[in-house]
Amino acid sequence: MYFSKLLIPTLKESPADAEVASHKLMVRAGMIRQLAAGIYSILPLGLRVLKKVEAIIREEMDQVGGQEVFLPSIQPAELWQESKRWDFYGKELLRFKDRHDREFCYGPTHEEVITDIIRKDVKSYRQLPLILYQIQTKFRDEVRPRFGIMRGREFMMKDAYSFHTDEADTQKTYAQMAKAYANVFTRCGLEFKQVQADSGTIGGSFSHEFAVLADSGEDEIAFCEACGYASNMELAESRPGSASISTNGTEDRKEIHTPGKKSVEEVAEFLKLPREQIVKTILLENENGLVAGLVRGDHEINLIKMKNLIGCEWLLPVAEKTIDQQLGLPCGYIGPVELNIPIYADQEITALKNFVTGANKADTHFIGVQVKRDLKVSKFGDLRRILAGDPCPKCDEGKYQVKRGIEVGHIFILGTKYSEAMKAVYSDNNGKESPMIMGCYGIGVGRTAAASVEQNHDEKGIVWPRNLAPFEVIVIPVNFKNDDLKNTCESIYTQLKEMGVEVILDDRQDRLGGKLKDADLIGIPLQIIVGPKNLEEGKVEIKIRKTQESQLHPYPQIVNDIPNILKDL
RNA sequence: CGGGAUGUAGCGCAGUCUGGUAGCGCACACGGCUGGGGGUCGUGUGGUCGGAGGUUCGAAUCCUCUCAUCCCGACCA
Repeated sequence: MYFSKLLIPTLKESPADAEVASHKLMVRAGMIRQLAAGIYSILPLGLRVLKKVEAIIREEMDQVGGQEVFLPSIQPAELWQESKRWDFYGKELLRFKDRHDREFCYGPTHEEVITDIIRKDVKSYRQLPLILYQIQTKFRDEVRPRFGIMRGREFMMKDAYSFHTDEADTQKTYAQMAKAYANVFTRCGLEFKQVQADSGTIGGSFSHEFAVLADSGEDEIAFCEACGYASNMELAESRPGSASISTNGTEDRKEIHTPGKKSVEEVAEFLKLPREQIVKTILLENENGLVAGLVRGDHEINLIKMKNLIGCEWLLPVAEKTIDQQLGLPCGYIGPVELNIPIYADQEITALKNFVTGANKADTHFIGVQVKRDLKVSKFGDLRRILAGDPCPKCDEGKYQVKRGIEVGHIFILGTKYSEAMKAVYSDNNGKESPMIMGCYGIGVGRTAAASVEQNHDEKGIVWPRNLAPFEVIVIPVNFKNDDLKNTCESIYTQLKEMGVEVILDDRQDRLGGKLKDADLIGIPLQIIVGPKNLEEGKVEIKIRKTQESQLHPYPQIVNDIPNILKDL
């Protein structure tokens, strides 16, 4: 391609509304343009990158036996009502009516559609297992989209679904998918971790995320370097201490006046006690009403863990106003003693003796509280957020590290959640019908590209790994008016093209400086700079984008070596 | 959905406090001098100042409403 013929509107300045590197750089490099909040147009250079990601995904999906399909983006409400997600999915599901007043949504994901296809056309165990995938535009009406195509409302996603007769076969495919995902992200030049994750609104029993490590990531990843255990912070297990339900303590429970001391810090300081001697009581609400969560004063509660411990549909903090006004409980002095709602407590509480809690009375706390004697706990469990430096729950040597990550892929074992709700059943060799067991597997295509930019950029611009680069080589004449240079460049360009190298020729009339700035900005791995002085000596300059290393090589011999040089990029 | 901010030329911004009929840099078009790391001189094009209403002789500027976008939080494969 000739640079002057392509729409590559590069910018010198970053757009004012861009915050993270990938967003700024992809806009500056003329790859994306915003149309509305979280909705982006992909320009030619950007599309070339996305197509590279897609091609890698297709190869890896086909490798594990995936079959590509293309499902509708607009889906009828009835399907979503069948799976119960029409009510459950909330405002993120973009809904609208057609001219006949029938309700539809723009698909945020495709479990319903794919399950509908399979239930109609697959009846026998002989037809299973099946893996189907598609690469398609999704729409999720997120409250707050941000960071360019990293977290758009409309975005390109690869979603795959597998159908099985038994759990073991599902596990096998799940493991193969995990390997395929690792291959995809490795080929995209990303440093990532496969982490244990919560399954969220998709549902199901078992899931892992693929997280690209980057400071701009929105997820927190906890991992142990010693044994390799890695988890989303949402789920990261804490290692139980020397937990044993404390016997009746040595002290009696006593009220104590703590005027104006609400936070754990304030109470600890006031009573001259360590924070771990205080128990925090957090009020929460779920579909069955109010519940309380207890954690040690130096710990933070983890709502996902708590939701999973209770086994409820949803769990949200109760607003301070509601606590004060509707419950008549004084915020800051709430405690578990004689609190008549279900109480769930972190396992660490069981080891405490003579601790402090709120007394459900303004300006008052209890001291000398004992678990066994004073509390009615519905269930103990792992409820706290882990902290960096905490001991690893899986091995004896390791300690947790916490880093930020971008979730580029997520795999789930769904079980029979959708097949039961939507009656996707098969007959086994005895003619008996059972619901199929399902798995689902997603990759954010645009997000993967953006994550790659987050990991591969410098102050000059993007540094694409070769496998994602929109072009592998850019040929830059110092001056395109000079016929000699022009002919040489065109000859290099043509030869490389014939060798199967993806090459672009910067035929613009601009000065050299501008062309080099653009080449660095858009991140093409290899630059060939052709100038009159070097050419007189039979040489051209080869510059590596990543290292900025530049070397003179004999021309025309060097042209045949380009594929070799590219191998290392 | 709570808190904060911003909307002026394609992009980045000044002007708003103190009302007087719109400006800078880049980009773009044409021409000159240039030509190895965003060069230089000149001449141009382009804006109903996010929108609606109001106050005023007069509104980018003051008031009211509204829309959009961004940030923090909550939420979220």
